[in-house]
Amino acid sequence: MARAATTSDPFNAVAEPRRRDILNYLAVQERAVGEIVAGLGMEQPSVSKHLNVLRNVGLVHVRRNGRHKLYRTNAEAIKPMHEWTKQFERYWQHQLSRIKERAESNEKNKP
Amino acid sequence: MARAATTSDPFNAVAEPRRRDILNYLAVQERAVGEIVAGLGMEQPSVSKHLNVLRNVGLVHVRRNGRHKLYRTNAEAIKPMHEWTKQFERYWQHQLSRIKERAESNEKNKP
DNA sequence: TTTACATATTCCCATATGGGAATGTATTGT
DNA sequence: ACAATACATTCCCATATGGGAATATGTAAA
Repeated sequence: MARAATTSDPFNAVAEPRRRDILNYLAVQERAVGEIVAGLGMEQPSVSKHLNVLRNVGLVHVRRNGRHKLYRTNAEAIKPMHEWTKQFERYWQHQLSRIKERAESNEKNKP
Repeated sequence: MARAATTSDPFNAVAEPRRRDILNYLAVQERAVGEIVAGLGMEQPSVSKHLNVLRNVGLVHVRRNGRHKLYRTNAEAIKPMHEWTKQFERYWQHQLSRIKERAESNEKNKP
């Protein structure tokens, strides 16, 4: 095998830079596929494929409008990742305070 | 090609579930490879490979101690991912408030 | 219904991965 | 120096991906 299917794991879906670009682009407002293609300068089939992956993991929602399909980022689906990274917040704060202490200590020992 | 090398992208490195497990495990305190193997029930070569990936993107630090190598999560390196997901916070808050409004509206219109 | 437009899907291919097994390397103890 | 311990690396292989090109599908306009 080779890693959990990108289709079932949000972390994996977001591992692709282009998909993060798309999520950023669609967070502000819904957009048609063609707008994404033009806005991000990607090939249409490529955009459709990425959108398909994002939709499968629930990172985007779609609705049809005439012959256009409007996609939009589903922020809710990003929350779990935010929570996961948040777990480490206390640790980098520790590291920062340690760095700060060292800086202050150096300040006091100035010649 | 096929996606940005896991070696150069933290998002990609973290896309692997086992590596997230390792990061969680090493966040609390540094551990020797053998401890990770025993603690997470993985094969030793597998652990070494994952640690190698994590080290390449700066997600873990290592230091030698006799014939052991002690690894530790570098929380700082997770911060960028936290920041990225945080961008969407305002959006899911909007969604929540909309859901709340709808719920309250339904409450008022109760038969 | 015929045509044009907007997306989605399929094919083909190069490549990045991860796991398992076996092997190599470094460091300490006797 | 030799054996033992703790990791790291290499080989081989099945498989997931992503991009490009071509094609299929769906929907609205003429």
